[in-house]
Amino acid sequence: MGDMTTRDHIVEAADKLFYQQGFEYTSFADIADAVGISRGNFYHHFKSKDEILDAVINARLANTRNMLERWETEGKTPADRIRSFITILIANKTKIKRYGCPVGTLCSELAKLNHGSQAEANKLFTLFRTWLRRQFTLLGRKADADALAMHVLSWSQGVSTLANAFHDEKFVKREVQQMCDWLQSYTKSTAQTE
Amino acid sequence: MGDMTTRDHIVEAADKLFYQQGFEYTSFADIADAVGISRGNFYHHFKSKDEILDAVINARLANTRNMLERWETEGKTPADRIRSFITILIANKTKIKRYGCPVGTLCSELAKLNHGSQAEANKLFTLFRTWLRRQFTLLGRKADADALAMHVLSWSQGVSTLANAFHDEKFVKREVQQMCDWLQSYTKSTAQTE
DNA sequence: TGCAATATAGGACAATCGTCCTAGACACGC
DNA sequence: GCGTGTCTAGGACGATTGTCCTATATTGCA
Repeated sequence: MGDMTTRDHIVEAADKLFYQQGFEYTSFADIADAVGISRGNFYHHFKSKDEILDAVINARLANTRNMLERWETEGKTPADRIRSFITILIANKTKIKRYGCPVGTLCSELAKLNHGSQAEANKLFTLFRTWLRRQFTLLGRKADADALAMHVLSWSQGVSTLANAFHDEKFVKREVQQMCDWLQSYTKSTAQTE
Repeated sequence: MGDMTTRDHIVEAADKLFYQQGFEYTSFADIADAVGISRGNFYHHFKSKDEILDAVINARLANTRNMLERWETEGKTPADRIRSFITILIANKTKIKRYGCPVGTLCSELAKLNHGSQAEANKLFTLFRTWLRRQFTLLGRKADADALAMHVLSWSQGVSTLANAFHDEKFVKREVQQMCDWLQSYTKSTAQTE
């Protein structure tokens, strides 16, 4: 932690604030206060606010890739790995209840702003999508692997949105259980067609 | 249409803009331009931006109540009525692809802003939730009616979020079909326990 | 017709936004 | 030790924000 550059600190603080308050609502002053530097110092590291956003997205992309690689090596079976994805809803339930899903809410906001970095942010979704698709392929579901990946992805998005609105932890646990049951049914009948 | 008051025009334009651009990103000047009146005229009808937001939410609540009542009378069976809910994803697919779900994106944004009208906006979700719950109760699912209502609600939210991110119409159609199939399975085995 | 209430326009307001500029502070190679 | 980049601070900038004030139109009732 001690060897982090000022730039790293800015990206870290911006990442957190963009998640908690949204991109548009977060000002330079907010980030500067969080890092403890002057506003003027910003423009030595980043030429514009959009540039900070891109840096934040890239940082998230890198973190996500690392996480997916970790799941890849830690999970013995494809089903185990998909379960790793499903249970982040439990691991991050407190934050999700308060701020929603970091990926979903960012992409939704940028879509409304019609922001130029929409495509970059959507890569976060694509990262999960292709990773999940591979897991389902390994499960023997080559034909509909992408559809199943999108299904799990959208399932978790819906749970995040409603968890955020209703602040209901029991709902999250119940849905996660259903998702695991649903996954189990695909594990045991890997050869059947849809 | 001709007998609409200026206040109605403001609410209508604000409703549209809040949906398309988000609440925070929409300024008074945007709404004034859309309606064709001066900015100063606003404060005769609304004392603050938050007051316009409340008016927009109330208008949406009223419209939603009307829609649900219409579905209630038009649908012969509870399953038919739930299908009315599911297929708004198809009816509004173009808007959803561009701007997401009006309810979900508003609630998410207000949660990030920690806005005072969060609870009011969440009533939109509750409206659908209680209506769906009643339909599932009529389907003979008294014990888990609320869980099923939340499940359908979150399912549609997830589809909206990903449809917005990926602009994929085939995905929407596929998921809607799945939702209808899922509903059908509950229609045919109404007496079975969970 | 005349008066009161409502509706509208236009601008002033302080604050904040993202951006940019300049002047010191610091580090490092020659 | 001096000079050259890099880093940081602080403030100025024009634009825009939400809000408010005042003056003018318009309406509706007596």
